[in-house]
Amino acid sequence: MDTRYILEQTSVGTRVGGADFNYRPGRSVLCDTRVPTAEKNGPMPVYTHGPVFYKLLMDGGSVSGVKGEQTSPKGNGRILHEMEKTGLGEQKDTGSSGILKRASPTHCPGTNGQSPGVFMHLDIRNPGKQAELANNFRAAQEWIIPPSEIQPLPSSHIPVPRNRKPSGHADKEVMAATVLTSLSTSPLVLNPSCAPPVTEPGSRAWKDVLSNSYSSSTSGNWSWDNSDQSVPSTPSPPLSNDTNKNFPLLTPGDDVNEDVPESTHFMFEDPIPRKRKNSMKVMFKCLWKNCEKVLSTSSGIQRHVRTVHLGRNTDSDYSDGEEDFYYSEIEINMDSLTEGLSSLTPTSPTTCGPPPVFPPPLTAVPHSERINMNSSHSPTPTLLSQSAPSTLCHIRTDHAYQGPVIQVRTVSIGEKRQPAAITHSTVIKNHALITPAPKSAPGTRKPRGEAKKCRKVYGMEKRDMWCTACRWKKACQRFTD
DNA sequence: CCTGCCGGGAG
DNA sequence: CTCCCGGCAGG
Repeated sequence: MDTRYILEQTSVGTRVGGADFNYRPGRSVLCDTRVPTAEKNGPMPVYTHGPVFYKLLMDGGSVSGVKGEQTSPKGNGRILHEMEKTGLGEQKDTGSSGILKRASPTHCPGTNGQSPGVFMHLDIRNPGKQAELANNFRAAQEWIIPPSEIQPLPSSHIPVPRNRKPSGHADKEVMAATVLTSLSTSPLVLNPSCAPPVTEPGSRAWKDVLSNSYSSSTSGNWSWDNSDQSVPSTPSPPLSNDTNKNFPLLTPGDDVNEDVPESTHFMFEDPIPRKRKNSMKVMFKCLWKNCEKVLSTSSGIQRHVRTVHLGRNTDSDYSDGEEDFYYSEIEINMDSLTEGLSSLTPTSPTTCGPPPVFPPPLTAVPHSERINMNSSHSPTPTLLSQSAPSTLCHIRTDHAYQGPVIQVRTVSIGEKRQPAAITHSTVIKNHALITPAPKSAPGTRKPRGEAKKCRKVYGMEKRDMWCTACRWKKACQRFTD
């Protein structure tokens, strides 16, 4: 369980994703893993420009943390303790954060100033500061994201990795198709919510959505994500329909029932990453609104479009090429597919059912990662459509853990946070962030304080002079340790 | 044993 | 919530 672990987890997702996304390795994911955690506030873009954000995040909690630690006499748990008692949740992580802070400069080139450095200081635990820094963040965002990638749409907040592999043949086709269709009065245009972006409608949209869901998985920023996703302007493939409120792009696929195993596979697969060849199978998916037909041959899909949607003669094989605009290639990772089938568990992925199935903390993130990375190729909505709902649930579950996260009980007073290498502190922090508030393990009692308590000081005969806590046989409030 | 106080019950 | 107390655990 260390940074390496996360990286590995990351690579899982990448692999599973079929690499088509080209979310090259951990980097982006890695940062994503934590980004969200920090994104408690508002619609802050989640940047997958990996290293940067990741580090920023690490810094995130440090600011106040440093203070806390520095002001408190080393070894004296008192301050921390009292902070804890006063309920300054945001300070609780201070200890480790401070460590992080100190370590971060090493990993964050050019962070001292503003720009990236700025939102490196975003403190999740300090909403105020967050807000204050939001602007800087936005400024920084331009610094990081080339203007060319900044789009006005909400979904544009989710960056697409620059190094993304140029979309394949299918995407070009789709792009062309999109352009053309947008010029005509094609069904694609008729539905405003379907108006695809100029580039790679399916791919982009899905990436966006997935990024969203992914990031949210860790950020717990669901309010934003949801709203974002439900925004009509969110690019989506034509097949989206209104019934998908939470996940506009996720339509219950009925044609491709591999969905189920697929998602299951992603959800339950062994997190240990193993390199494997992808055996991708090209399928052809109908892009017509509300149609999710997926066929294995282009001729088949053409015929489908021609006959079903264009109302052409069924018998005639004549094609004027218009069908091409209404379907696109998708690649399906047969490996994952088959694996998913074989590892299919009784648990239906569509059921939000048993979130507990996931060992909550450390595997939670990877799960969502996988889901994210999974979006192997551009328009594979149906592939994911069914996994998505569970993703939602799952993510929510994660989120649930994040609630306590912030209030994670600090290490007991006695424990001193070890100044450690950044990786180590990261681990600690992550753990703290992801692990549900450790209910003070049974048997671990607060070490008995040295100070004399009311009982001892005043004696039984002056019980009325005791503090109430003492009277109630609770931890003395007057003579705290 | 004494002491501190957690966990839980009663009102 | 307040108030109380059984009972555990450290000393």
